[in-house]
Amino acid sequence: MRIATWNVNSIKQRLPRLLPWLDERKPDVVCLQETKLADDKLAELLGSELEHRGYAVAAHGEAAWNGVAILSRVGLDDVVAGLPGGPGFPHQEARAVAATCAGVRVLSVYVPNGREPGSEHYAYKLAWLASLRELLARAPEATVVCGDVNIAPTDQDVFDPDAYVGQTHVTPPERAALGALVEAGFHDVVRDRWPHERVFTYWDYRAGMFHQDLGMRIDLVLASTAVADRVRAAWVDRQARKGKGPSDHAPVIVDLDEAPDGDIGPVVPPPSAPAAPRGAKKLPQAP
DNA sequence: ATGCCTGAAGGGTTCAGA
Repeated sequence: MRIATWNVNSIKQRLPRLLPWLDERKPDVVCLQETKLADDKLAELLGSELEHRGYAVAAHGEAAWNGVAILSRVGLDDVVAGLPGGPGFPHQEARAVAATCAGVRVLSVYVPNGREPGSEHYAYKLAWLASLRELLARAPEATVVCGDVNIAPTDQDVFDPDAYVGQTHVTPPERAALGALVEAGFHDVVRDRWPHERVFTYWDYRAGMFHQDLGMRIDLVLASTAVADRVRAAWVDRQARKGKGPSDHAPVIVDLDEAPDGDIGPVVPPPSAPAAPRGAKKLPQAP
């Protein structure tokens, strides 16, 4: 199963890139962020385009800002829009949607930006992450959180850490809030696969930042152990950031092995197989 | 010039993004 996540920065503007990308990469499940479109308008805009490609849609959007969605061609059940009981600003924004796809609980999230450390927007960001943490504590064993977390997990995930001192996305409280998700048993599968590589998912539109590869890694796939153990490939689709009319974010693509079949009993590794650290079991796979 | 692009709303400019 191929799962992808992409902050498209307006699904309306990105349609000429999104549809060919679906046809080329053929993801089974796609988590979208910053759709910037109300649900009825989204259905009107691309409902038939998705339907004829076999995708069901769980959209949770609003006009102008935010907006998330899950596209799936492997089932889309138990859809929940928003973070139940989560914080608002002051009203709840369209920043999360969840669905079960082929036995995996999938969340598409767009974490608040935070704007300025110490601001009310920043407090909202931290509260939102705490609410997500609470939700994940009750999540099914096979769960994956995909999306724009608006946090660079470490200085390795920023082109120049000095350029971001004192700014959002890198502050200790934000990183601690993200770390709490990891402590809850969720694995950053791209970093696990590429532990020492320069990997970014976002590049500012301005000043040729993408051309110079001056970016940040803020779009993550966080997989529960049951899902992380199935990861066969995890990479950033930089091609989608190139050319005419791109989003400022690139998609992240993760391929999973089939789920273990409970009917054939527990899967036991051969006695000769040493226990390898996660991410070291296979060679990295480039697109 | 921490607003060098881009998008949206609403109006002929402003706000937001990270």
